[in-house]
Amino acid sequence: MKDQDAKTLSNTQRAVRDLRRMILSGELAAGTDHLESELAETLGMSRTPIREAALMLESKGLLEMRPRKGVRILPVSSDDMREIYDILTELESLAAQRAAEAGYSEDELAVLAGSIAKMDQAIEAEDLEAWAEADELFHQELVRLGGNQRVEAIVAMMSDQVRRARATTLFIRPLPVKSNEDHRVVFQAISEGRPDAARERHREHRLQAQAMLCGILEKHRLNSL
Amino acid sequence: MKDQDAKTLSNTQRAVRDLRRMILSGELAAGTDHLESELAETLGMSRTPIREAALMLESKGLLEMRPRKGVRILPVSSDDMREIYDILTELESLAAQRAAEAGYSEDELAVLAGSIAKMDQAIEAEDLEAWAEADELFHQELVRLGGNQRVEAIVAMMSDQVRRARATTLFIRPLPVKSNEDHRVVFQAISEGRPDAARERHREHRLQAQAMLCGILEKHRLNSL
DNA sequence: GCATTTATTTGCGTATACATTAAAGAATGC
DNA sequence: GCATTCTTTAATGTATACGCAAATAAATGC
Repeated sequence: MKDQDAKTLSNTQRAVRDLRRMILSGELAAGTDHLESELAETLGMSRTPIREAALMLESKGLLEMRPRKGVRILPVSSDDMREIYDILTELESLAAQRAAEAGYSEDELAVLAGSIAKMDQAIEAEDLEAWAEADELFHQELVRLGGNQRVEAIVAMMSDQVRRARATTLFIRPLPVKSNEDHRVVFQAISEGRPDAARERHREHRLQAQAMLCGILEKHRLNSL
Repeated sequence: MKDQDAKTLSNTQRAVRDLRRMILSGELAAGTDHLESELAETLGMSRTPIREAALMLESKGLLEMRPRKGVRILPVSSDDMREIYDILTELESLAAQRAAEAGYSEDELAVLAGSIAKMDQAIEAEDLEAWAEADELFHQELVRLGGNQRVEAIVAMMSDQVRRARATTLFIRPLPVKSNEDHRVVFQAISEGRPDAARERHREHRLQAQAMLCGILEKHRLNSL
């Protein structure tokens, strides 16, 4: 909505949103430098909100501010992806466990179930973009159900970085059929209230995903996305 | 050093450091509000670097910027501590596992061993402050040995918040004798290269620490530190 | 020609000014 | 006396100005 855009959001918030979008879409490519004044002109505002936005994105790990060199969009190496997946594995597994402990009703698990259904449809239609979107929803919702807001925040942060790598690997990787089975198993464990199973199944799922993704990255020498 | 202070550090960096120090020391008490202009005057600089510093500390979870209400120093509830400890448990256990896998030499483990020795001495002397400091060193070094920089960053962030709670509970809790035994066991597992043991022992250690700390907080109705 | 020093440019860090707008206080009507 | 509207205050969000230091270009000496 343009209302939200101009009225309720401050320029700083707009800058955060727009810069993030431009980074994730690749419009601001990894490894490139951009002067504060350029960005300011591009987004039609002064340097002040740009600097504030950049500061926030810096602490989220998306860019780096280097005096006189401009704002540098951080590349994500395959080593970075290893680090990130290690963290996602631990924190999402915890979330899965907690979600199972919470004993959610069928209604409360509707979004999670829905995301699995969407993934199935996407595979059926071989629509990888749709699959990736639904997969992201699954993980996001899983973490939400885990009930730890800090975990949610951290995972969201890491997901921003994963997204770029995923965009590149999506069409190289095998069709994520196995992945869907994993999700279903995790879902089962959660809805039946089996914390340990939920935790362990999700953990295995993530470890496999990591091995697959990092394997591809290294094989194709994709060392900075 | 005053040299570093005025020369090499920017005002923004000074503000980050000083505000953080003031928050952790309690000089800026949890739950209190402070106008940007007040803080600016206190630290002898203009609002600009204060705002930038506040933005960074906000993303680290130490404070919150609320329009027209000023900067609010975030209190840490016992629920917050639960969340934080859940994360620390997972990420530190991972670090312990990885450290054990890495097969570090005795030299490389010297700092870790040293921190344990310091804790023993501190208990001997019943110097709780010294114990807390050494304990923090142990956990910090453990995470460093884990070799995941993002884990390091997250744990450091969380530790900032734990520190405040610890300051209050330090003199209520039982003498941390058990805690020292735990550390030694974890250290053994790491130096002998037993990843699974390192992971599990550390995990148990953290779970107990969490139960103890949150128990105290709730018992004493310390709901915002 | 190359190295070294000196100008010059330029981007950043920070102070400051100002418009905006939420909140607090005063005033008015009932 | 209470609610409502108007006024005033004051804190923020943002633009702008400017000094300083770093990087680049120019100039000088060899």
